[in-house]
Amino acid sequence: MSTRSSKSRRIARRGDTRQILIDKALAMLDGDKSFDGLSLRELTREVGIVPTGFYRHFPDMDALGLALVDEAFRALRKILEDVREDTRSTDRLVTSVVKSLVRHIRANRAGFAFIASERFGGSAVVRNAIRRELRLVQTELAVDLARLPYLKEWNTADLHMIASLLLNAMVANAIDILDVDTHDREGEAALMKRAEQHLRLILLGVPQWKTDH
Amino acid sequence: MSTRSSKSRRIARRGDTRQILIDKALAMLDGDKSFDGLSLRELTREVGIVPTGFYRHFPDMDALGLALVDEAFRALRKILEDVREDTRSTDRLVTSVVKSLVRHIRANRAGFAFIASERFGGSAVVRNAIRRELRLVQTELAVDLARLPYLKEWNTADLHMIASLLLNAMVANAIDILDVDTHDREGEAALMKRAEQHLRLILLGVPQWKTDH
DNA sequence: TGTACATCAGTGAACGCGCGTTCACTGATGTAC
DNA sequence: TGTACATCAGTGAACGCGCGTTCACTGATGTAC
Repeated sequence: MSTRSSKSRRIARRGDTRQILIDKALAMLDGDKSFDGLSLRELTREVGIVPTGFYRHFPDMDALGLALVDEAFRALRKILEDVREDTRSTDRLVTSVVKSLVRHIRANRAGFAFIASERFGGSAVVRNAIRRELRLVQTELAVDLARLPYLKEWNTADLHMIASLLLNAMVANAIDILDVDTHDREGEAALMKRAEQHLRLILLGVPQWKTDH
Repeated sequence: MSTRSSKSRRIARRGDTRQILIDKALAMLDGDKSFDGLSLRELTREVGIVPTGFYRHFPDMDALGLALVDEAFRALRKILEDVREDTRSTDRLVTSVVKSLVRHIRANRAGFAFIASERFGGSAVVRNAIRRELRLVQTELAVDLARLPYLKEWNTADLHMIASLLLNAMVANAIDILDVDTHDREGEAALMKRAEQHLRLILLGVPQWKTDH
């Protein structure tokens, strides 16, 4: 007993366990469990430390929840960065956005699943943190849109309106893609196509838009 | 003690308690609680029966969850029915859809909140039931769309595509409206306006759409 | 209409269990000199 | 490079609590005759 515990302590470098707690928690939430239903004991058991060890890294489960939000949004923001650097035509841009979306979803399943499910989840602390972050992302997207040639003349309110529509559509599609079996490439391809079509249909309406309806 | 209990038994007519359990559960889930985190004892305490009384009405919490899904979708379907009966022009239709949406949200807050949060929630049974229902609603919507004059020529795949985009957009907006303070009529009006704009923008793209991209 | 009986809906004691959190502790790792 | 010491990360016993579920029960309500 004491041998095993001293061994595991030797293996983990300082500061590692915090990240392991975050990663394991996200992995556990990717299945049939909500953050509200995840217990401290369950998590520490999985990580391989004693329940009280948790308190060395977080004051309580809410603090862990906030760390999970941070972690998850780091991945989501990378999609925006990818797209920002892409300066090709609208048509190519749409394909690029969806490809980037799928790539990041694959690389970061758990993070996206966490955002999706806890956005309306049971913990007020986590829920509010996620909403705040999503609002920030929406604003960033509106700023990016303002740079597109055929959106230069749009006012801020309209830009936010279209940003929220695009974001909502992409979040909904991301969730559906998350949900399809990992090995079902055909199903995934169908959903990617649909996501592209959604974006394209929205963008078709843009040139027709007249403000202040 | 026995007086009080026999009295409450006299007040409730046969079959009433089942509905009370459903209503109270939805009400409790409207706040800071997920279905995963709702305990049988908590619920029965609120309803005013002893924990074991629960089993007179449901075999377990999963069965209650399915009853909640049923209850919640009854309200959502009413929106579709409302809109179906509305044969006015597109422009009026959009306003009518959003008004109907807001009316039903107001009348059925808890049901909508339940669908929104448990769609990606912790209970697999509830989650799958909600997804099945949403897929049915999407199909119903696609059938309705097929009847619109300028969509007569569309193929089924494209109709489903647009139905899912419309449904996703409306669900996202409904959730945002749910979330605004009940007495904040100004905030609610702003979100209603945005929901209308979303619908309008999507419908602007429809006549430009060319299939098989 | 009255009576006998079945069914239904609620009771309350009891169980074993997993939970979050406290506490004083230990020993390995990192740092200052 | 060696030593003394602080810090850090993990331990394990203990607590009181709320949980889901079992069981045998009670008495009010509904039904058949």
